[in-house]
Amino acid sequence: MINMIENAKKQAAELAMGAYRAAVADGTLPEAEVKTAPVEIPKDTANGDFTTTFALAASKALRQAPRNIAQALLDHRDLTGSYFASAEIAGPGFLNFRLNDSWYAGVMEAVEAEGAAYGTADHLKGQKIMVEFVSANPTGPMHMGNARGGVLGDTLASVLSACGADVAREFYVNDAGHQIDKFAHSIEARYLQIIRGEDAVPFPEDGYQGEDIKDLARAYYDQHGDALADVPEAQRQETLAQFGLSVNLPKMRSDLERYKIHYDDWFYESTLHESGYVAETVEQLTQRGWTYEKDGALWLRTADILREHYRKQGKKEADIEKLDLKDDVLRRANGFYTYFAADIAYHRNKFAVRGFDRVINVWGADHHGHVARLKGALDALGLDGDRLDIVLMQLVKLLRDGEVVRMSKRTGKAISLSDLLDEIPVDAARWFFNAKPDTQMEFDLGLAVREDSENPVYYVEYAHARICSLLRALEDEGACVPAQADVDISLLSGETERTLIKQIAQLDEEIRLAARDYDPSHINRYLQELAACFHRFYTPCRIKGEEPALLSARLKLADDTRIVLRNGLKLIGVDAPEKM
RNA sequence: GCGCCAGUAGCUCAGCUGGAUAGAGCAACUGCCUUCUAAGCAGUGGGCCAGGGGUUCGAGUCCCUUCUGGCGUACCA
Repeated sequence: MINMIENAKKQAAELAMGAYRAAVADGTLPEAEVKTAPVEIPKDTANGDFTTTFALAASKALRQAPRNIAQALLDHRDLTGSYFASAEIAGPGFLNFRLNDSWYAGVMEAVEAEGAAYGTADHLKGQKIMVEFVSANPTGPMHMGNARGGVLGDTLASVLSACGADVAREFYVNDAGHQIDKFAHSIEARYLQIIRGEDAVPFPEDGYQGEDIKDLARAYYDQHGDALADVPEAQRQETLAQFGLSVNLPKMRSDLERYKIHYDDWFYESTLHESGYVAETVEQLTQRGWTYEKDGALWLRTADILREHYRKQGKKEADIEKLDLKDDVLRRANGFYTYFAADIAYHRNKFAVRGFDRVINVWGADHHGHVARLKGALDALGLDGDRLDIVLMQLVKLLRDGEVVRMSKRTGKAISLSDLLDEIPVDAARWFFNAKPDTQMEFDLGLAVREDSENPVYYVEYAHARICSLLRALEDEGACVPAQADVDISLLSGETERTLIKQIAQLDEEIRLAARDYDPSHINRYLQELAACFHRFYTPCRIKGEEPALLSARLKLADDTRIVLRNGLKLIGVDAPEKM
């Protein structure tokens, strides 16, 4: 909650504006429409800790050279009682501020006061947000794309939660529709092959080829023998499909738990069909005039909906025509609803029934064609489609010894999520997959299996373990972490200490950015940098054996770092080991 | 064809929505442990930010355009 970066930025902006008003008051600068002073953190600390580009930005409005304006601000500044020790002009007209001890002490006080909650914020307070992710087909094992989506969704949820939102994690179980039929047919064929012989029963051409299907058929046969050999086909398929799901879903759940992912809800697609909610949703669309019948099927006027949408966005009519928009089938000629119809109903449920303010779905990039249509359908229902955000995640390219490994389920040779976790530590997988969603990722199994210092996760974990080890060693000598009130902050005025404290102060900002961009990899980079700052501090700055006051101050800083490392690692679901 | 995403060091990527000399990690080389974990630290080299135009005090970042790669354009999910 305490955000010292924000506090300092705000103060720098106020100081600049105050100086500007004072300069106007005595006629040094002309009066003009000037909003606020933009404050940034310079890349190079040689340019101060904070800087304002006020003079550059206001140059035009004030009709003066930026450096003159900056000079006037400098002449009218008043830093007393602020977080800043000094201000100076540099470059084309930057006004650079340098922090004083009170700010650094403030950061450490915040860590002490907030502990495990340090880094959290409340700017999303009151918002009810759902993150739906993985939602893999329950017809087979989860693949590498699910591995990536799982980490992404889970971390995203954590990050949004840290911003104060009321977050729910959801898995959508596609236990209805075409792929379940295919699933049923596939198990049925394997089952009958066991009873009648492999050559006596043809396997469906588009069936699931994987070994897992054979295993399901075998498992059913082992438990129930040929009980289903002579029952009607529909009943046999239904029974086998349900059996398959009853095996696969708990397996998915346990694989995900092993991956440290816990859902608040597992939502079954079948419930939407059974309750008539899909039919009702389609009926609503019809009543609103968005559907028509053709060739025995019921169609949604997707093209019209999107055309309208793009017009509102101000897209050019010619460009809209080029889009080649097509309508979608909601109900097939055979009377069954399409996946799209169910998906519309599902999302209507999220907003209209369960009252989420915002819904985030993590999808594979191969579904991107679906995004605009689903949002459009929600608009057509009178629900605001813009409250639905789709995070499109580029698929993972799996490599082994530099060779591309096909991930197709149909070959039965794909590396599944549980295979992956058998090969590499969960923490390494979580760290690795917590990457920016919209870039393609190459996952080299040979490299990922390696458990050495090349892996950045160990670098960060090592920093944490190192601090814990230090704390233990000092505890044995009777030295314990002091209260911040007893720390002499002036003893921490070296470059490495100050850089470390500034990095500690940065956590809330990184969480905010991760939540804003839907890019949790901000946290990885942050932690890596924080660990680096700590190692750079720790190497030259001895703690054990120093004068009591110095030992105490450095020990406190190390302990603060430990807390922040732990908080950050928790967000991405990686352990903070006390020993390595 | 049309659409979505990407193109920054040899490789993997940052670059805080327009700011100062474009940064990390890996890989390569050189130093640093009788004292708190060397899974660490310090240092060296490496760039037409895919190309071309534009917008302005100022562009890797915004606009237009060309090129390259991935994905999509189903009565599949």
